[in-house]
Amino acid sequence: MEHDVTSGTPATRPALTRGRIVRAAIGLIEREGAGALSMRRVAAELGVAVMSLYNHVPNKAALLEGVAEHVVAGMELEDDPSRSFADRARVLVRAFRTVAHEYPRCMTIVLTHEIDSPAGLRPAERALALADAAGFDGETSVRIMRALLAYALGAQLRETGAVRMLDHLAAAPADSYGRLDPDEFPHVIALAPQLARHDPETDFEFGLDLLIRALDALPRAASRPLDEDPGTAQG
Amino acid sequence: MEHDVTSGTPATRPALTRGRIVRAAIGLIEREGAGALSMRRVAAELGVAVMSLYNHVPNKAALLEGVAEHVVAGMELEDDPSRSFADRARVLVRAFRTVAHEYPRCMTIVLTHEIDSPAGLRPAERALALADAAGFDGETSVRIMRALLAYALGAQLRETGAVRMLDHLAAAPADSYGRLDPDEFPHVIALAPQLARHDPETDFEFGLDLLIRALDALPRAASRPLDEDPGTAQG
DNA sequence: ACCTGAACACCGTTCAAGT
DNA sequence: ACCTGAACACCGTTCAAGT
Repeated sequence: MEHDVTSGTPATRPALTRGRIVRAAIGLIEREGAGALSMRRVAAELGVAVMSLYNHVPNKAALLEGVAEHVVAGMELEDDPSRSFADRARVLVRAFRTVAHEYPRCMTIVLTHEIDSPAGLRPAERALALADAAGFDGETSVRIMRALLAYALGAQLRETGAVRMLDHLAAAPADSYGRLDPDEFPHVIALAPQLARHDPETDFEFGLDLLIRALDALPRAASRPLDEDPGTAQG
Repeated sequence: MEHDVTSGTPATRPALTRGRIVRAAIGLIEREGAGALSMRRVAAELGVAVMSLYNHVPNKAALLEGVAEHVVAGMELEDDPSRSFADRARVLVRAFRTVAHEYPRCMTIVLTHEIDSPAGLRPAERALALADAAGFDGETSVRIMRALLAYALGAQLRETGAVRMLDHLAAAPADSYGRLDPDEFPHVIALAPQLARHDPETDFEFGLDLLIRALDALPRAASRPLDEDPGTAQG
């Protein structure tokens, strides 16, 4: 019901918004890489002057935090309380991995920026809830959450290619290995075929299994739900 | 034995060198943070024109790789073959942690750049050697190395503060928790004291112990040294 | 309240010129 | 072979002006 909408041109553009800006940034990163992200490029993407962005985002750092937050908020945190602690923990850590596959080129930003919103706390809450329900005390629950988080982050860092350090030479043909001193790198050379093989899924699950099996073997009190109040109904 | 050295002034400056450039960059990063690093600042640091740097380093990305390489090359890889696999693996992973403490503000760069030199392969060689000596097959040895690497990277990422995501709100005073919905974050709120406590060393060792204990429990062939040649003397 | 252009103080890097 | 200044095409962000 606005005047001047009769023409076939793009017409009234949706209002500029923090959300639109963040999504434009994410799109740009996924399309052209994190290096291509600039306030000016994002503004151009939205058909708007650079300085307009600053009405919704205080600066570039905040925009990057917005990107990280949006990606993490996209984690699908389904949970089946009837399953074992090990299974539930596995599902939780895999949720991070799934979102990482969805936004591969945003991952470096996600991994290197703090997230100041409750969205970032949701996975932590879930991990703590699992550990608590499994009978671990508070201090141990926090440590379990941090260990799982560390592995999830590190595995992603290794796979993203941002860091293929220490074993990425393996991807090169045998030629490269000819340059390596066989006295210094006998195992790297001997295991070149295995190092060259890229099966990130299996690699990821191997380490996750190690962690979770060790967690399962940890001493703990009997399983119990969070202090439940019989007088309270739950949805 | 050069002329013109009689004055007290700095006299003949040491030749510009890739090594000197990299070390200047590292110093700058540790002093002022990774954000302060620029080719121009590094040049100023060395009392040299910006473009002089390009005679020794092709571009900024290469300089960052040089920084990562130099830091990782600083890992002290001592090893005692008479100790158990678990002990030796622990020592190896801790070596990365030690270097991370030495160059805290360089860590984000180390974690996000590939390392193209043999220096970056040395820790991998060591890890593979340990796993091999412990009787794991080649494929498993590679996976073990990757799992340990993922944990080392991730734990560092979590601690560096580059990513305190998911639990960093805990560091804020109780005030912040007042803002959190108690229905959505019961465990985060209940465990606020434990989350606020920062004991990175214990956190790190907790997760490392989980991994290594699980590795120790893995089935493997009997321990054996790398194909040793009785005819060869060793230093 | 939101948008904008011009301007400022920076970037990395190319090029042509020097020794 | 190494150094250098000037210049180019970018940055993020401040400011003052518009609506």
